[in-house]
Amino acid sequence: MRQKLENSYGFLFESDLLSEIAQDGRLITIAEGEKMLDIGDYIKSIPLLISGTIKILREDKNGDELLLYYLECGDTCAMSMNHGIGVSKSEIRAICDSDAELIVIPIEFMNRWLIKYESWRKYIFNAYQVRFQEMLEAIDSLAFYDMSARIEKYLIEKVKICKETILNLTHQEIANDLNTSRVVVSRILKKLEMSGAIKLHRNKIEMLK
Amino acid sequence: MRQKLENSYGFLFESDLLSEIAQDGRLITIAEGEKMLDIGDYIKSIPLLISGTIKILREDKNGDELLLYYLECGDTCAMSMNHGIGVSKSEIRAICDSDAELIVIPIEFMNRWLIKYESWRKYIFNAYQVRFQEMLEAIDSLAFYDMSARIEKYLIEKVKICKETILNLTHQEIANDLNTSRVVVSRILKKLEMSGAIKLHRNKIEMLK
DNA sequence: TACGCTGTGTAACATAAGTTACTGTAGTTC
DNA sequence: GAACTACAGTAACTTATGTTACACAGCGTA
Repeated sequence: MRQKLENSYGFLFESDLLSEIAQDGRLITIAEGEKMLDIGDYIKSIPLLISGTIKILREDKNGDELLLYYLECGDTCAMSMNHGIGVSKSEIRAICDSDAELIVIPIEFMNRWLIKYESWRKYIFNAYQVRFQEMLEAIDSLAFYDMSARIEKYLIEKVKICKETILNLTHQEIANDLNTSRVVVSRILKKLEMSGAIKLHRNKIEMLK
Repeated sequence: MRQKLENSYGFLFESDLLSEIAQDGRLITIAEGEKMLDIGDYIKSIPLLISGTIKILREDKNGDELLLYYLECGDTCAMSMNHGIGVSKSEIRAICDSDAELIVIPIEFMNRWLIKYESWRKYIFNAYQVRFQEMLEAIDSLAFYDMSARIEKYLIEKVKICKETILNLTHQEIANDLNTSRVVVSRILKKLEMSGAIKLHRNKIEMLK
């Protein structure tokens, strides 16, 4: 665990803090598709992602979902950071998108380390900034882009996350993440294929440019 | 200034911190309609709102706007809280919605007070949580609500902010805040009037229930 | 009073997106 | 190979929203 921590966070945290994390944190692995946190769950720990990706989703009362953003190595969950005394309830759902390893730290260390370690303060505030930025991008997409642009953005993001240009995705999955219908996604993807941006296969989308 | 600070923040901060704020902060007043911060501006200070309301807006490259949320007495701007060394650029626009008074604090105190004062840490983290929550609500509106529901929500929010049931609003202003067109707003407001929820006047909307 | 400006009402139309329904096809299982 | 299932393609239609155009009303001012 110490080694993995060094690899992912060694350049971020001073060595005393790394030792504390190694001592008080717990390394866990999560399989693709597993639900890590649901809306309404109590948040009792802070995750530090070591490998894999986590999808952060929002859901409305009818069960419709919307992808907000992904977490990757080096990221943590901003919703977990309400450090105060009170445990707080999650407003989002976190689903493992590809097998992941992460270190979970009981929430009570949050405040202690904020006082003690400059690097922890920097890390936590930076995490807030990054999440904030991603929320703004989600809002931009919804408010200012049409569905075609949203799908293109989604695919580009996915390439970045997967580090592959052939994406293993069904039209239905895209529809779920963007809160639209499969037919709409198929229609728009077909147009993108016509324009030469992508090539469609069964269960796969090949990005061409 | 010390008195105003006491009234609005006395129950939040310990007295040493209140003294520091009184010493290093500057009380300023802003008139309705004045722009406080624009997209791309450098953020060099933290505002603590004493009175009045501030609108926080997002804009896209075509100049289309969207209202994100309001700031009121006791609030601060989450975007200002990127405390690190680097000055950061604003992602949002802040416009004074009703004459406001606020205390501005140079950004360098941010970090110092985080170490020194438990109440400051609590306040800042709480501010992040509240802003996060409001961003999620903005996303919910865009992703899951139709325009009619968005307008109703907008009006209800406005009543809460203005503390009046007769709102001084033109249809065009609503359209701007929701990034839609005046005609659409007029059409939906007329339906709401038919349903008995509101009564329309020139430059005014009367909320009935 | 006449003029002009801003705000509102409304019709008619255009477009984007959601819905329903049906087809075909690749891959899996028996 | 037959049967089944999930996935994708597409047409036809509905609905929500955006656009254009124009009429008229309220209100201030020349």
